[in-house]
Amino acid sequence: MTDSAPPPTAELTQQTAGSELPSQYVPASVEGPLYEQWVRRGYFTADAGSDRPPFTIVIPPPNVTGSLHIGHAFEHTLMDALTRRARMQGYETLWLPGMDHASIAVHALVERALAEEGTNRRELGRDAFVERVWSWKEQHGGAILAQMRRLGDSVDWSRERFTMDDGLCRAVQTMFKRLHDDGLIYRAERLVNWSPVLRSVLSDAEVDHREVEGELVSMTYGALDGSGPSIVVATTRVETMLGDTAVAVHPHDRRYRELIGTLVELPLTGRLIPVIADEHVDPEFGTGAVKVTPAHDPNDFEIGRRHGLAMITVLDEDGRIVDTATEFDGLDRFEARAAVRERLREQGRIVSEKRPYLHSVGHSERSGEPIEPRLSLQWFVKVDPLAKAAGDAVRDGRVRISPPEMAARYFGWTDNLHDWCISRQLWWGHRIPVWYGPDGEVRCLGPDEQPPEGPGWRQDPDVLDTWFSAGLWPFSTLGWPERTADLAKFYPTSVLVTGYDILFFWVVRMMMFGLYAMAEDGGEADPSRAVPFKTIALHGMVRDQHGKKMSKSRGNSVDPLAWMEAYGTDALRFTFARGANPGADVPISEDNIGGARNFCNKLWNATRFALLNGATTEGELPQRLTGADAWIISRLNRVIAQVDDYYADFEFAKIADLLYHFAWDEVCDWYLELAKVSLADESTAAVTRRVLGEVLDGLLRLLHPLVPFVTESLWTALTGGESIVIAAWPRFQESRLDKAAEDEVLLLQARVVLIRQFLSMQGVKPTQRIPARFTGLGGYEPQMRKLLRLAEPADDFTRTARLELNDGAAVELDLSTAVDVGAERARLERDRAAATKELEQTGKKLANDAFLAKAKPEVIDSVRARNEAAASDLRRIDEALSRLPRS
RNA sequence: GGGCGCUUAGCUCAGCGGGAGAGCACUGCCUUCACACGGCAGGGGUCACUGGUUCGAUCCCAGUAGCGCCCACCA
Repeated sequence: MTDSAPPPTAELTQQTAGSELPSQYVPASVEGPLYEQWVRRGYFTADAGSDRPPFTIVIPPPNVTGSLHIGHAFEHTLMDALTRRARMQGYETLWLPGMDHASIAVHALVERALAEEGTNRRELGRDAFVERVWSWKEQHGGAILAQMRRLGDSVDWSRERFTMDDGLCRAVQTMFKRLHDDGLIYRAERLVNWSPVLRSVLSDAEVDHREVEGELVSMTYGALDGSGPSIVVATTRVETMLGDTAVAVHPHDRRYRELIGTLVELPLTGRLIPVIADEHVDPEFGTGAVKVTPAHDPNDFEIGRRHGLAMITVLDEDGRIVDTATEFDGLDRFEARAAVRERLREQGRIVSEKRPYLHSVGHSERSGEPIEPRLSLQWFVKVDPLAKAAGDAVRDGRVRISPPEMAARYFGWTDNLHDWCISRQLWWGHRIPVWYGPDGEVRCLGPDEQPPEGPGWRQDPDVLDTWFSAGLWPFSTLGWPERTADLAKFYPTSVLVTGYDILFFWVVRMMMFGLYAMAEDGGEADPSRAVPFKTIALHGMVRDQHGKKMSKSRGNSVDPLAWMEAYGTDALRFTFARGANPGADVPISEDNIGGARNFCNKLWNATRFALLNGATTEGELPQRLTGADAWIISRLNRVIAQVDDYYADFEFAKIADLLYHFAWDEVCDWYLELAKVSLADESTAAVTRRVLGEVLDGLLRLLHPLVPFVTESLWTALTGGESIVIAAWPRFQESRLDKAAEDEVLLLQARVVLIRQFLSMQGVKPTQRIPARFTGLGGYEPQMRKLLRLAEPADDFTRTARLELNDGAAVELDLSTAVDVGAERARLERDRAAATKELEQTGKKLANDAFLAKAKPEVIDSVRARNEAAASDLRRIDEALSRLPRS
């Protein structure tokens, strides 16, 4: 057929597979070729022109700097499962991949590289720097993309986007201009989080608060010799006293009543500053008097605004003392802290020092150093109206949050959002599309407008916060602001899958921007069309086997690729799915993955058994089935219905658990064993071969979204079909439910287990074939003999044991030795205790008039049934006990 | 300081008004013709504590203790 060697498993056919499947599943042998084949055949490529209803997911864009960590692998597993199922269900399915330009991260990375070369960005110049970043991106960026292929992500590579590509730049500029022209973006001087290392402002979200050991210094302001007013203040930031413009006390603080309104001398500077009264001051803390540095402390900034205080900046962009006209100018803030303290000490102004003093200090998330609050002119988004709309969309049900408990956390953000500082003093990112003219004129331009020409015009040097472009992701990636076919077909997206930790960073911003932008672009007629996604499915964080957060610093982080290598991608994916309870963290350990690998092997061998026994998916499944065939098809259909329900609530753990137990406990442990009997009988073999094919076909399809590789290779081998990727999702058929068949098998199972328990406790080896004679069985005798490895009674049959079974049946056994009375008594006593307890519990309820009067009828019925079953068990057990010889 | 959540078998977690469950780990027997990455059988829990509601509480309510997360603040 082909002139080159076919991939080992992708081409397996029904004719050859069964005998050629090795007895152990080797992931590497099947995973390799499949993915590229799927991509090549275009299974993942969406068609905006199709008539099928759309199903869309946009990937949370990983940083271009990043590689696949365990959290990505987890999140992608969930998204891929949803996408693959939707594809099988017949949706026009788009899972759109892409990456984020990660402004600060990349900027810092390239700056570091420059530093190693002994240069810096200023020497290089802006254009060359940006050029350098792009070439870095081309060479080293996007390592994660290849790893996504290993994971099996069924993304549409033809639509891959990057937050800095041309289309997205247009989207960013369009959005900026619209918000600006609507008055929702403004420029203002505010106290911001300043990173002296990055020389840029950071948003609140980019600041980590850490407990650090500092010092709490109390010092005297004003006259030391009683010649004038004085007051003692406490601070952890001695050096900022150079920028103090007041001392604040609580208005009701009697100690300082006389001082309010007076002026005290600020040491080292000679300035006179007022003592003011402000409610913010806690009279209980320290001396109850606070130095006020409006330009370098958020609270002091507010106090300064309330009291019209001067705001004196004493720290420059590098965090050095500046413009104080003191000896400290030019000192780094930490050097200055010590120097100022020493000078004050010499002057006898230090009243006390507490060291170490534990307090929390904001640090730059990216560069690690303490943040410097600093007065600065920046661009802001006015979030009030946007955040309100974002909150309303969830409140009125246009967007559903799963699990519902997480909505509170979402509202916590939308209801308390501060204006968002979006400018960054960096070079890598979307440059702010604002030009300043010579006579103070300011122009904000859209993407199609020409920058103003002439001397004196210059563009704002800052770039936008990375999250600005990320906020546009669900529609910028589909072509917005153009009205593209993709946008019409695939927006709003179906579901956003992301971690609860990212609600604020990303989700709220997408909601704000999506509702704002898309309401204008055709969403107005139908408000539900403007939302960026219909459902937000939140997952938790991956943790280690002790529930500890995985992190590099903790040393407990794991490379998912190593586990994929060792156990197979499907095993890792299945482990993630098994642990994915909505919104809850996911502890994961190597043991779990081994278990999942074993499960894949179980599937492998079940299919191998089926193929070796002529299982088929050809031809119609007979309408009327009997016995175990009817039972397993009935069970399959119940499982299908249940899986569909679980998917509606993103209950991946329950889906995985249900399929695991259906496959292992029901299909493998019981159905395959029962089928061995009917396969050996020519009159029943044909139907069972067909049912066997049907069950595995359905099971593999149900499992495919979670474990795509092993199911693909097994399914193509089983059915000879093109690919399970494009096979139809199983449909629940009520007509296949068969309660009677299910009850029969339940009875069979109960009887088999009873006999196994007896034999096991009698010390019968699994290899021993005990002659047995059944009475009152009413069917399934050949199956029971097979399951229990019992022999037919021969002429010399000597009954050494008789066992009463459920529902009036019995079995007589020839153990060839006397019954171990002690063991049997122990077994019966164990069962008797359980039955007695059950009888007592249910009996007590049934004797309770209040229970009979108030409990629901179906509850009473079930208790009565349990009571009767317990009574029957007890009779059987007591009968057996009474026949036991005394030992 | 505010908010949310958790406390169930050795470990990790489901269950959340009427029979205490799963995976892994553990014990015993077994290389049986799909699978030892397996089969069969088994052991193991006053469901944190104290009250309350209810015919009935692991499940609902209140309180206590411990743990975790998020946010704010810490002069």
